[in-house]
Amino acid sequence: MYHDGAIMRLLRERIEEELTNILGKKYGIRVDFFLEESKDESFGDYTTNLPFKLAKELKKDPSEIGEEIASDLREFTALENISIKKGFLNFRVSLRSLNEILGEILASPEDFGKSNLGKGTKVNLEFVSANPTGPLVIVNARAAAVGDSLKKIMNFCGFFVESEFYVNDAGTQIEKLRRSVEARIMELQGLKSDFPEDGYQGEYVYDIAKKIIEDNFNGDPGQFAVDYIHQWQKSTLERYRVKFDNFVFESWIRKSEYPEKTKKTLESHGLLYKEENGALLFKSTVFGDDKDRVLIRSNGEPTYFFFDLAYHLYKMDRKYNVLVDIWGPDHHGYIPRMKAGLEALGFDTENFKVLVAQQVNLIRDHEKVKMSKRKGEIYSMDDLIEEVGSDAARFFFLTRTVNSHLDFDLALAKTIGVQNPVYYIQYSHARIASLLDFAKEKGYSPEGGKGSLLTEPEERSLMRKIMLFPDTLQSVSRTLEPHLLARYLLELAELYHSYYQKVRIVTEDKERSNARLLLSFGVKSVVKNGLNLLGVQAPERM
RNA sequence: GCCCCCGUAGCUCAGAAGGAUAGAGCGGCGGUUUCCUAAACCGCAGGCCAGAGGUUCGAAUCCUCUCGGGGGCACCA
Repeated sequence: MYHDGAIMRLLRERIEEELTNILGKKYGIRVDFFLEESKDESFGDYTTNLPFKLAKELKKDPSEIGEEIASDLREFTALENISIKKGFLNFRVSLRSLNEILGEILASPEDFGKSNLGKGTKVNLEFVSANPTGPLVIVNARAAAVGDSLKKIMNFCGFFVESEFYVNDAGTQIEKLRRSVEARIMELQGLKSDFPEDGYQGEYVYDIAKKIIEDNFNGDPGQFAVDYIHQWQKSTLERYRVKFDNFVFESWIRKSEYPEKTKKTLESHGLLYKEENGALLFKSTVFGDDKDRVLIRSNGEPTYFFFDLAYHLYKMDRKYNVLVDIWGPDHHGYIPRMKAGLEALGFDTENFKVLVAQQVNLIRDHEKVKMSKRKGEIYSMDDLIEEVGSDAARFFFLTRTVNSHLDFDLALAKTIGVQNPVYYIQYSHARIASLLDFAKEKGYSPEGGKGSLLTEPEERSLMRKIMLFPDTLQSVSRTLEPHLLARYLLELAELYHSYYQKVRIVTEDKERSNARLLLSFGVKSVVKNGLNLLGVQAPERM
C-alpha cells in the first residue's frame, strides 16, 4: 500500500521530529509529549504540551522553556506565529505550507490522507461473526459499519488489514437449527411434527424447509440450512457494501490441527487439569480470569470457547502483528478468558484488542421499537437497509463511539435536510461538483488556482481543516474509533457551507476565482475520500 | 452478590494519556433567496459536566464512596 511517491510525510510528523531534535540537542533528554490540533484556532494550528513535560524534568518554569524551544523552532520555515501561552507552545502553519497541500490534492486527489503510520503492520480484524442460524440483526449492522470502515482507514494509514468473519457452523445451535428445519419439513408435508422447545421460530425456517422439499434435497438439512443462511447473510452484507477478505468456518477449525495444538500447548505449560467428572479445564485464573474455563465438558463435548481459542491460534499462526475482534454486547464477559487464552498460547495481549459494539435501540415515533426474538419478531439488518438505506445506516453507526449504547432514530435517518448529517455532508460534495461544472463553462478551473490568493480568514480555516484530515485518519487508526472521522467531515462540511454562503466563488476576477476553485476542489476531495472510508457514497448530483 | 459500560444543554451525543473561556447536531424562537444547488446560511436561548469526598499549581477527565440506567456473570454461543 505504501508508495513513496504518493505519500508525503505529514507536516505534523515533520514538526514532531523537529521538536525531538531540538530536545536532544538542547537538553540531551527524551520525554513523551503530544502535538495536537489546537483547541481553538485562535491559539494556532498545533499545540504541544512539551514545556509542561520538560518543566517537570528540568524543574524550570514552563514559559521559560517554551521560549527556549521557540527560538530554535523559528528556524523551521513551515511554521509561523510561534507563541507561548500559559505554558502551551502554539504555532501556526505558514500559508505557503497550506498552499502546498492544495497542490498535492490537485495532483493526486484520491491519495490525499494516506500516510505510513502502520508501516505495514499486519492486522486481522474480525467482526460480525454471526451464527448462521438466522438473519443478521441491527447490532451486526453496527459492527459491520465500524469494522469495514476501520479496515479502510487503517489501510489508508499504512496498515495491512484483513477482515474476517468467523462462521459458527457447528455445535449445539446448529443442531437446534437442524431440528427446527426437520420439524417444519414434516409439518409442510402434513406429517406429525414436534417442533423443538427452544427452536428457531422465524418464518425463514419455513422457506428453507420449502426449498428442501422443492429441490428434493436428500442430504443433511442442517447443512442445507447453514449454507442457505450463510449466503443470505453474505448478500445482506453485499447490499451494505461490506466485503470480507476471509470467511473461516468453525467446522473447518474442528477438523484442523488447531484444537489439538491448542491443547498440547496449554498442557505443556501445565495449564490444563481434569475434574473428577471428566471435564477438562483451562487455568485461566492464572491470567486474571474470574474462574477456570471448561474446554471439554464432562460428556466429552468440547465447548465453543475451546474452538474459538483454537481459531485464534490459527490467527496467530498466520503471523498477524495485531488481532482486533469486534464483539456484540453480550460477549463482553468473554474478554478475560480469551485474553487469558491468548496469553497462555504465547501472544502478547497488548496486541489483542477487543471492541464491544454496544446495543442499539431503534427509535420510531420517540419510542423504542419492541422486538421479541422468541416470536421471531425482529427488525433485521435487511429491514434497516430497506428502510433508511446503506449510506444513512452506516453513517449513523459511525457518529458514535463504538463503546456506547446508541439510539437510532429511524425518522431522522430518513430525513432529507440539515437535520440529517449524512445528507448535509453529501450535499457539500454535490454542491462543489456542480460549482466546478459551472466554473468550467466560464473557462475557469482549479488547475489555474494560486493558493496565495486565498486570504480570507474562512479560507485559511478551510485549508487548516483540510490539513488535519490525515491526522484525523491516524487518530482513528490509533484509537480504533471511526466516529472521529464522521465528526471531522461534519465540521468540514459546516465550514464549507458557511464559506460558500458568505463568499462568492466564481466572479469576474478570474485569478481569485481559480484560487477559490482550487480550495473547493480540495474540500470536495477530502469529503469524497472521507465518505468513501466510511463506506458512504459521495454523489455528484443531489 | 461479583464484573463491565454509561450518567455532560429539553433530546441524541462529542470532549477522558489532567490543562487555556465545557462543544456539536436536533428540537425551540427570530431572520436571510433578482446572485455559483435554500438539501444552505446567520442570530438568540439553553449547563452547579449525577452527587459527595480526595489527589495538586490545575479535575468533566485520575482515586474512593453513594445514587440512577443498561449489560454480563453456563460444562450456551
